[in-house]
Amino acid sequence: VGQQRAPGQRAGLTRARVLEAARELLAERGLEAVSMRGLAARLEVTPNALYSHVANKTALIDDVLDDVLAEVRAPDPETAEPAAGLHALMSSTYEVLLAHPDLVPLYLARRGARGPEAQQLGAVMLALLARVEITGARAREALRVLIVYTIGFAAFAVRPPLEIGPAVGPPGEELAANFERGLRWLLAGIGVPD
Amino acid sequence: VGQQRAPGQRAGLTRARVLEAARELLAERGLEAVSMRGLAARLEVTPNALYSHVANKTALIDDVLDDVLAEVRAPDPETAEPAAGLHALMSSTYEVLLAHPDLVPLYLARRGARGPEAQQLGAVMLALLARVEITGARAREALRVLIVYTIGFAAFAVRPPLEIGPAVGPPGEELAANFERGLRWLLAGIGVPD
DNA sequence: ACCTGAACACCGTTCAAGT
DNA sequence: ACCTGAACACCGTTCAAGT
Repeated sequence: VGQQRAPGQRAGLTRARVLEAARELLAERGLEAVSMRGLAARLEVTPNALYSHVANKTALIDDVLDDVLAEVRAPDPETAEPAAGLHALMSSTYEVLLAHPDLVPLYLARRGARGPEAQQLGAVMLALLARVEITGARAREALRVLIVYTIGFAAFAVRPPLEIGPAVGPPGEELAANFERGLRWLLAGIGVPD
Repeated sequence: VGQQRAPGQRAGLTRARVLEAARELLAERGLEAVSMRGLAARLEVTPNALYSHVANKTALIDDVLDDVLAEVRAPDPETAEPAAGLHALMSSTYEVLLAHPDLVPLYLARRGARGPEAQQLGAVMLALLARVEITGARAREALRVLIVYTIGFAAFAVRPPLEIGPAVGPPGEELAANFERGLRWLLAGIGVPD
């Protein structure tokens, strides 16, 4: 809306600026505001200008999802107690997801993220598991269970849950306690000694 | 496309026929084909005609999601062994979800279903838990953990998973085994004796 | 290389008719 | 009550320019 440039005039756009605007738009006006056209309006360019910096909307959202994971506090995989470290990492992930409720359905739909931040967290988890002799297929299984559980639970927490059967929506603290409890059961099952 | 009716002429539409067409469209051409306009085209009416039978697209999809749950084989809550019954119910749900891969992201985004079929399954789960003295808040917690876990795992299985860290996509059988294993851990943690 | 103009092929939904 | 016509306010994306 209101672009004052003639064709050929540069707007000073860059990939980083586009991603930054996407994060701001998300934080200020929610996921539905993050359209290519809405983003373009905020950057004061025409919608198609964005395609010089991102391949498409999917790629843009993928980058935003990975960026957010940088907020997760990962323990030092060399020194942390494995069970406590995994617990802390998943708890921090849970909190970060709750801080970005609009994104949770997207993490679900795409089953996580695939960028460098996600890779980094995965590496920390694998390193912690390796220190209690859990490697290979067994480690990948553990990763999968923990990630699915965490994202799934976050999805449950971000809004009034479905409540199959008769029930009232539990408060956030109760859900957080639920999350911690189930997480301990899973870690015990996986075989990480407490 | 090609409606041959003058205003006032009826098309013989009914809510049930609209839902049926939505299910067919989903099965034949996938989720993205299930738009109000695409649905109208298949029923040979104009898009707005649908609004005489469903409130909006969200309500329509909600009904489709609940309908699918009718395929889940629920055990008899009076006679089934509680742990085995819960295990069987969740496994059947997992299979039904895998049979409708396009819907899984929607179950995730809406955190389940809320219709009569979902209510029915929830009632069976609560009855099984009650038989091992798990009731009230503790039962709701168990329900939540089991449902989140099952939908989350199904989401993971429906497509090449994200694979945080270095890994190859596991085959369906391996994932199914993963699902069963994690489910047993959760049931043990919930306190349902095996 | 980076942007605009214009267009294509879609969406969900609403409002005012007609019978 | 159930449908059409027409429109509103959007989408993501592509193609052909301009500098």
